[in-house]
Amino acid sequence: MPPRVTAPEMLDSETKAVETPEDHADELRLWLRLLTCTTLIEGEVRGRLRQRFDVTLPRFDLMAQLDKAPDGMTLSDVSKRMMVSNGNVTGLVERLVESGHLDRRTSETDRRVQVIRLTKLGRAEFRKMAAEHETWIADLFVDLSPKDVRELMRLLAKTKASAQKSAARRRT
Amino acid sequence: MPPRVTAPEMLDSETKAVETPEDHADELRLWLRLLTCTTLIEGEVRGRLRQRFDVTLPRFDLMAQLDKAPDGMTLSDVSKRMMVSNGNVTGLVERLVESGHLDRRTSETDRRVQVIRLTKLGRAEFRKMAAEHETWIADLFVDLSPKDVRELMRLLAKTKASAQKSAARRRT
DNA sequence: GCCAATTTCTTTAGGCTTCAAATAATTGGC
DNA sequence: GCCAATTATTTGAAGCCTAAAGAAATTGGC
Repeated sequence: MPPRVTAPEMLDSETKAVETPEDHADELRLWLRLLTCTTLIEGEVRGRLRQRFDVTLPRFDLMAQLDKAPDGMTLSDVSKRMMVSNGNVTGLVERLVESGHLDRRTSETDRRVQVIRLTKLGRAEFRKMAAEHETWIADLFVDLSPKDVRELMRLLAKTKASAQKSAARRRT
Repeated sequence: MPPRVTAPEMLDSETKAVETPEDHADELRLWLRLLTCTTLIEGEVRGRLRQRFDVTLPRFDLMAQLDKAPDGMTLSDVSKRMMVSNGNVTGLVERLVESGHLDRRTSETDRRVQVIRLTKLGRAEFRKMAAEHETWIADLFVDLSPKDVRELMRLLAKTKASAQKSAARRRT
């Protein structure tokens, strides 16, 4: 069987773009593999969080954002950082305020804005979870060499940039 | 400021494992980057699917699985492949049968088993969506060279294997 | 054949998530 | 100061998702 070649570039009598149905199977496979990896790890982390601490992954993620911001964040900030919708954050925050992990107050300078931050309880519980969480992640990636890790970081940064550009193109 | 060094290995008078709080910050950063990439691309694909075809990503994913299995799949198969819970599949399938995209019948040899497959309509619609979907993915990854793609594939395969081993260890 | 264990699927309760529409507050141009 | 546009958040409807419990069917050891 002769090796498959990519479709030859066609010359077009008009100036309009050439429509060669290109083969994007590799990119598709890459995307599926990326998704599989993430789903796998995410599911594992989710399961461990709930088993060990009876907490959901979204709650943990939200607390992680707030732990990095001692002065608090607005809901919009959180929404952008977590890449989830505003309405989603509203609900999440509500439940975490309810359970005493979050403090929420209206900004004094702009009454549209809600500033949330971790309570003492919230911070303490998060720190405990985060320490263990870090060991889980380390274990999940344990077979990667430091070089693998660096290489992946680099390639994923490139991927992120590419995807962001593509997304921006669409929004134009 | 002197460069930070990793914690020195401590000698322990007992034979028990040395408890050096190791630094796993790199793995953590890698995980966050992986998650960001996936979330970014997934959100983009979700948005385009709904804009162009008014279909959700989970539905598209389910149809993609079935497109590869002309003889149909059982719900359990689907659940494993998609890495989602059984109950989730039950609901998804219900809605897709309702909309005429899926055909569902009880296996003749094992009456516990439900076999689902794409209807003619389902297959036709999926094929149309899939063709466009592939171009979106290609565009999202467009800044990666073929070598980058190969490298990422390799490293993600390694990552997947590592995570699966880790998950298996936990279940022991 | 019997029945305990297993497998397949559904159901339920609760939470997560999105999108779109609505509400409320601020800002900027005039 | 007024008001249109913008920004921040909430609400509501629909769907997605999980974990756990339950129902139905099959299997395997005896």
